[in-house]
Amino acid sequence: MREEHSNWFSRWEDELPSPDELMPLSQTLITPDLALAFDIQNPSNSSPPLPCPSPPLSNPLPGSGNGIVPPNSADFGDSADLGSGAASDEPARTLKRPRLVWTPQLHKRFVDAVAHLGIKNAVPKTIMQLMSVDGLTRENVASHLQKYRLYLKRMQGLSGGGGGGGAALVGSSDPATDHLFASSPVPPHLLHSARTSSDHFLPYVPMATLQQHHHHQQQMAAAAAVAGHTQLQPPYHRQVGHFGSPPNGQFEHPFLARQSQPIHRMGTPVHNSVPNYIEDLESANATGGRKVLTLFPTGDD
DNA sequence: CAATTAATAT
DNA sequence: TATATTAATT
Repeated sequence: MREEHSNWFSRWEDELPSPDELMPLSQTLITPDLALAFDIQNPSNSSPPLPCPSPPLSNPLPGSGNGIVPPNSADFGDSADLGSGAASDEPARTLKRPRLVWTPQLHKRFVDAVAHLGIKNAVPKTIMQLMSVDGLTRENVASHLQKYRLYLKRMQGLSGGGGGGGAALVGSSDPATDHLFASSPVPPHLLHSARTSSDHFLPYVPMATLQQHHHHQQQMAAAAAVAGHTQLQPPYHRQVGHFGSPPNGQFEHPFLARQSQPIHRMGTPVHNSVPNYIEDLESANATGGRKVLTLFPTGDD
């Protein structure tokens, strides 16, 4: 049992993927014209974000060894038709994004964002913005949030206050959902109801009124990566050589996520040191042929 | 319009 | 199965 509950917040940043964990791959998966269509540019961006809440979080990113790397220089000169022919045809419209795979890392990010926002501000749009993960849509977050809330409810009912590890308890847990959710500690604040008035000090200043604007570009970035196919299984790549993830004998195709963030700075302009997030596309599983978009290396905590 | 939720679809 | 999508409601 761990008791790190007392100050999980001092660790949360530590647990963020370090730069060396991420793979700075840059690969052009998209055809030039397609890229232009989506306004996809080279990842020269720095790392935006994740505004830190009030507590002075230091940022000891252990990024010492940066070893891995690079970019495969090998460009596959477009293996040509990436698709059954459609890639460079129609606009981003009607393109279907692959299903998002919620890896433990990605979920961690999600939980951290929710935790730092507080129950009151943890709504899909805000969470999505805080996560700053390219390719993530509000709907992705909303869908996941719905499930996550159900998970929390179940836990509140069964956990007698110990809340130690926050692991899944036997009984009425759905093995399916619990497995993912259990991989990341549940911050105490998320448990139990939210206070309407005096909440504990969870001093995150709400960002100024959010404006709604159309965003299509970012979604398209991911979509573009898989450039419209409906039934083909384009050769994508999975990077990581981590253990735990069985090496797929499949072809892979790394794609660097773009982190453009159209949103303005939020209330607290603290230092930012969030590493870039990588988008990883993974080929369909043998179970069908579904295309899946994975943002993040699949490793577990 | 955004959020929430239940139901449904893939 | 896990996630997406839809519809009804706030």
